[in-house]
Amino acid sequence: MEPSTKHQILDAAERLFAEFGVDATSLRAVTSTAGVHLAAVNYHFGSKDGLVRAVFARRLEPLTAERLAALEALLGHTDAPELDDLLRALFEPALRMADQPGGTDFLRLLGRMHTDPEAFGTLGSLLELFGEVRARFVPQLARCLPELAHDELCWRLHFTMGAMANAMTSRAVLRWMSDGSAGDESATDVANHLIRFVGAGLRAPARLA
Amino acid sequence: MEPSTKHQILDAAERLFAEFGVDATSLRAVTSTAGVHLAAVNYHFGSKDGLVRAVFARRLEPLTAERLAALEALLGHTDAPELDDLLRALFEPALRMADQPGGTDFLRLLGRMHTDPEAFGTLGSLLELFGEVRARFVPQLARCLPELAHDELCWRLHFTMGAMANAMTSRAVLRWMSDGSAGDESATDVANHLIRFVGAGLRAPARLA
DNA sequence: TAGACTTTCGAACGTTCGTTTGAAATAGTC
DNA sequence: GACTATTTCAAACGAACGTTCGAAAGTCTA
Repeated sequence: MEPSTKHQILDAAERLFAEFGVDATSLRAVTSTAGVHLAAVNYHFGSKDGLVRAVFARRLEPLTAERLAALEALLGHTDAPELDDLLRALFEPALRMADQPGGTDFLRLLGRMHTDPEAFGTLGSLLELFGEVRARFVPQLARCLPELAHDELCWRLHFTMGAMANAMTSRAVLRWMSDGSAGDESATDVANHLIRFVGAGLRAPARLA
Repeated sequence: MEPSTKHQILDAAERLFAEFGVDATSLRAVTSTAGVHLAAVNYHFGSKDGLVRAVFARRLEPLTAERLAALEALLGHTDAPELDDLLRALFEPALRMADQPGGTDFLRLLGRMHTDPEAFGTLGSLLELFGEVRARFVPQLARCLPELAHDELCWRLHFTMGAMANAMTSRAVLRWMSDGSAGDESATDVANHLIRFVGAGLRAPARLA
């Protein structure tokens, strides 16, 4: 295992970034939560931006690999995967992170990034990972939904990303909306909810009757 | 018309808050953009929090009133409104703001709030406006979808809010996803896209076949 | 024009931020 | 145990932040 200081900083930063946002989280809050010295961040990561990049890289690279591997596994069985299976390949690796320690924190952070991309301009080449996922999945999704114009497909995928981001972030809002009766489901349960909702939305007729 | 200083501050703050977030926007950036003196914010709004509240109040109160009025108009025609009409009553007043000057900025700001509620803890009683909308719309939506358990309905409404927030924020991501061919639609077009997607998602069978 | 009130202005306050620096402490190698 | 490299520590830096305050400027009524 790497020296524990780096891990403790990464874990604390991930949690605080998810809870309060990157901007609103000071390095002093990170280091005091992690129980390490303030200067350790600049020593190990160079700068706050370096820390942000490290927090994302630690999870985003395996996540992208899992998504692409799940798609490859699908394409190994058939040339024409079902829509639900494509969605599962997209969602489950993300939501499965919720079962790892700190995974829910990172998912919330990822949800933040979806609606606040400008605050993460420092991520740079890490964002190309999303480009790889898009390049591989979108043609397959388009093949499952041939009656959809390209524009309409993109709009619906945009909505899909929003639904997924909301599934990741702030279950507090969900609990408020349900008066506390929903919000404790497992990652797989959430994935099933998502696939039912998003699958039907993507399959909707292209124009109102 | 009110003294123009307050309006200029509100307009500049709305735009910068939407673009960079509340935390990342300094009062110096707001006042220099608005072309007024730094101290004018504290003079007219008391504090930065007061400015945030004023930015939201200016748009949120009319928006809530329009949503509730649209629902009342529906219920005046029939006791059992259609799901699509309910969704339109919910979405159109929001997306119609996009046709007003600065409206798109506020929509982006609203989308930010959806996934970053903790950064807006200062809004206080303004958030009760959402509670009113929820209290009036959710029972009607539940009546349209009687086969859905309460938990499942809440999950799907959560996804719905995410899809709407993503429709509001950062069309840049949509343009990136579509290679520039989507993202220039009018508010009504977006509402129609949303109603098709979300309507089908909400109407999906409760369990996978 | 004189006076009362509102608004704008310049300047500074105290705080917190990310970052840097050099010394102290630790770990690893011969 | 001495030498080297790595890591941790205490302390401070300059910059940017929200806020405050008294004077200057502007506005309106009598």
